[in-house]
Amino acid sequence: MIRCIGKCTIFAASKSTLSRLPLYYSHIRKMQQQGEKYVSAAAVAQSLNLNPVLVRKDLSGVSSVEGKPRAGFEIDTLLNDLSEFLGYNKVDEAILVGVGSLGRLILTNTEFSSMGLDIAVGFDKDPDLVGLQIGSKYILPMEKMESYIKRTGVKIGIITVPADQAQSVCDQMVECGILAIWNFAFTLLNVPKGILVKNENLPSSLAVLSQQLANKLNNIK
Amino acid sequence: MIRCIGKCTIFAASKSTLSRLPLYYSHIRKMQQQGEKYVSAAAVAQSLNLNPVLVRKDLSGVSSVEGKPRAGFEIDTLLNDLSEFLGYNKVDEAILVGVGSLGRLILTNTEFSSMGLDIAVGFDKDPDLVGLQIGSKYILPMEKMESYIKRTGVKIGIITVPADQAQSVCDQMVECGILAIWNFAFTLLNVPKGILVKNENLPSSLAVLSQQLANKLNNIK
DNA sequence: TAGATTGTTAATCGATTAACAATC
DNA sequence: TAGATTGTTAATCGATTAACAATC
Repeated sequence: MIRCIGKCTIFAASKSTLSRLPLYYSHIRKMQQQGEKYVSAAAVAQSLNLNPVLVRKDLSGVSSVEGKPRAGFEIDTLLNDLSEFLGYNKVDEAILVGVGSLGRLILTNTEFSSMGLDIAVGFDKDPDLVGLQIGSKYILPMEKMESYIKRTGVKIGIITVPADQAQSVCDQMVECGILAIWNFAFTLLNVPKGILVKNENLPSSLAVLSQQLANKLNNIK
Repeated sequence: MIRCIGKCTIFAASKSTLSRLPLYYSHIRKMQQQGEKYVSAAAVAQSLNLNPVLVRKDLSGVSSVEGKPRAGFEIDTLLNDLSEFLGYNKVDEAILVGVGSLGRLILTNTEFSSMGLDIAVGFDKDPDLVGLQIGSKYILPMEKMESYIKRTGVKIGIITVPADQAQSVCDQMVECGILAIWNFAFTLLNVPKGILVKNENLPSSLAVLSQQLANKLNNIK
């Protein structure tokens, strides 16, 4: 349960908890749409193939009210708490740099906005792309990035350029005041202390998966 | 160092180690191309912003020879060991289901093949897509998936369909003998014990990033 | 040699799981 | 009531970090 001192929420979810919350949200949302009124941590755990204690702990962390033994949590309240906790209610602005195929995919994905992320605009150095509208988003030239960030105070930058350009884009972003970077380029970024980076890293994922498969096939494990 | 009993390698890398290895590989590869002959774990750690002990441990795990104090590891040998360990040398086949924009992106990405993953063919239920060639890959109708998997013995399936269709595609795959699933749909999959699943989950990543940013802005942390 | 770098053993940290009393 | 479900405390597990002797 969230405990409040003044207006400050003090439940600090771990990274791993945090990455499960959106899954709970979308699952419980589905139940709501099916007309359910209550949901138990146990049921969620079973549907999502997770340890029940884990789910219980996660949910009790974000819920504003205690769950009722034997019934569980009221879905409407719980969804509210989840979306509040995840910041789905208040919208963060972001910019995206690198309007290649991945960049376009992200720019045009409408689901991010329901998760509180509004990608305001894309930047690209290719003059052929500049001025185009992709989805409903305009593509601006790289030269305008600095003034854009400074004018709007946007804090989140998404990098979808090729790996060899990622560091330089990152440096520019940081220079202009971006505080959090979502990096889709396959390279680790060097950032000053205090700048947040979240890497999306397909080669790493693939390595884990294919190694596990190899082990399995070899019966090592 | 890899120790061998008969022909069986017994270093079992943890998931977290495994997901760092591709980063080491690509970084050290870059050094090789710049003409370097030796690399130290310490140097890699510094470039990638990682703890030196961690890198040392990871590298000593995969390297076939011991690193030389004061010099480090011979780059050519180390890269060989890394790519051997990661299975970049031997190619795994995979199929992909769901040829939307993300599916296309993955189908046409040429980098996977250098990482030992060959996406042989795509499947889609949309008759307009069937028969097309995207990149160099053919799109087949869903009905042919079963016979394709059984004929070729392919073991890896990539799911890029919308969330609400993912479970059913997954079930079909498992039914036909797929053992490892790379899931890009935003939903957790229920699979029988023993089937491997690796989820790519953007909403989860976003949740982590934006929460961290919020904490930062609130000076909670 | 002196110092950088290695590999390993022990300590720490964080997250998951197990155990259990409390409650509707 | 009996039993499912809750929240919490303690035990376990796994990964990272610290400490240190060995080596070129």
